Amino acid sequence: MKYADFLNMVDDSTRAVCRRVYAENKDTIKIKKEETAIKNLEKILGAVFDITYEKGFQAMSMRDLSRRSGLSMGAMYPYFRSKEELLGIILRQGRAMLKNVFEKFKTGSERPEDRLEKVIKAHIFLSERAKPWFYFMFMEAKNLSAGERKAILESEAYTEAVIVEILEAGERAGVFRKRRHVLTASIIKAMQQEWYLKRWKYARRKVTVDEYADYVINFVNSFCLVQNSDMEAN
Amino acid sequence: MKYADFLNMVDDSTRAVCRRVYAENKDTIKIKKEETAIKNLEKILGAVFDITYEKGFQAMSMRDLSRRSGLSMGAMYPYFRSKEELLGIILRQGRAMLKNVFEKFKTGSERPEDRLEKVIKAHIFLSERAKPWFYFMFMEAKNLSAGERKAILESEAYTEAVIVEILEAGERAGVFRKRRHVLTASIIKAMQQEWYLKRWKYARRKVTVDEYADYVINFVNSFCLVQNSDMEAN
DNA sequence: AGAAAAAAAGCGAACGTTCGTTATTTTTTA
DNA sequence: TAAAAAATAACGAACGTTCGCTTTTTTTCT
Repeated sequence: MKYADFLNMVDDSTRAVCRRVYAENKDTIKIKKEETAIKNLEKILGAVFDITYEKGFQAMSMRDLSRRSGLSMGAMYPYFRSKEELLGIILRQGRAMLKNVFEKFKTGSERPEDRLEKVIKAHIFLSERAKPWFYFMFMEAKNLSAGERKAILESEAYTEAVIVEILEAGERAGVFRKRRHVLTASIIKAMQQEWYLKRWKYARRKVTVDEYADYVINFVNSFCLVQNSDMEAN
Repeated sequence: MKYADFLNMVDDSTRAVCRRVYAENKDTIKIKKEETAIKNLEKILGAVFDITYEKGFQAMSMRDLSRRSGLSMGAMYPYFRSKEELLGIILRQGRAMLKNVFEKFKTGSERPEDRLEKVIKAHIFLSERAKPWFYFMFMEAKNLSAGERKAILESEAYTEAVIVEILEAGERAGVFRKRRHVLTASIIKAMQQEWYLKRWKYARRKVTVDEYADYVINFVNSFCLVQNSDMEAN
């Protein structure tokens, strides 16, 4: 699977995402005209990501956001009741995006090693596609209340659990080595996160997301796949 | 190398670190009595790490810090001129700690694979020993001015460059495979960071730092070491 | 089709609160 | 007793949010 293939499989344009934000926050968003609301949500979210990438959510003031989005202070508040609620909306939407894509890619009846590759790559590609969302979710989760933070942790645990399940199935099928799969899954998660947490590094090195994803798969397979020498020893 | 061995090699008790902070910030710290200053620095830094772990540096108020450290508002300011300077002191000291340990462990004339293991483990063990520092450095670097942020990026680039150098030397010696060593170094960095960024996960699973470090080495060696099957093909 | 009225969207000043910091006073230490 | 350390109150600035007013858009009426 290449990034271009992935892009053909998911509907995740910024507009589509904002449409979903609008649909799912009807009780919060006080704007009647859907197209106006969506256009302004794009401005707001874009500005949030720009500012927070540079200085973080807490350091971002509503005046910063107003200036950057081009909406006045009063024009923003029909979209969310408070700065804190804005945070919640973004994080919930980000999580839903990740979950939807993951659900789409985690199933399939092909071989374990292909499933593993597909799941790892889907995450990397989605994080490429929605970089600001992923970066924001990682760096700003600490601003949540304890209850909502728990949901974030569960989200990470869930994606790791799927990888563990694939590794276990592959071990039973004789494809993957016996390892501490829970640790392997965590390390894979770290490899995936490296891509979107260190965007500047890969941009500077002119490494494409396909190159990175293939490299990660190669790395993981070296460790996980049963080698010929293993089989010969048996 | 085990974590216990590592601990015997570095002087990094909290007191020793605070003594270095005091020594290196003589023009900022207005307290004459060294032992008093060091004791209070321990309180301040401990409180900073507690609070920022939970809510981040920007969300931490000086009143939070005062309450948590047990020092009054006025009693804190002889230690730093402003909140921003406090940030700078911590990040600089953290960087110096990392650099000192790294310098101690990166040299040696043993085989490339042993050097690689030593360097990777030293970083993981130091991050275990000084978890709050590492977590803080990662999460709060964005609060720095552009110039200081550059120093952080250079610090990460430097440690990766050492790993690249080891991998290249190992390749020349026929020990390591030909790979994109720059990407390998970055992925190793991600594995190291996983340990201290996700402290809750490993604590919950009762994974020791020695177990984690060995697992990472095994993972990396699977990918990097020339295998028997490679040599037989040649 | 155009005007007027109503609804929706947007603006910006002001509110009450909290912030980082300082100056002065008080307390502790030697 | 003097110096050092600590405490406290207050300052000016900035914050998140609200509210009344203004502008724009849509609907209704002729």
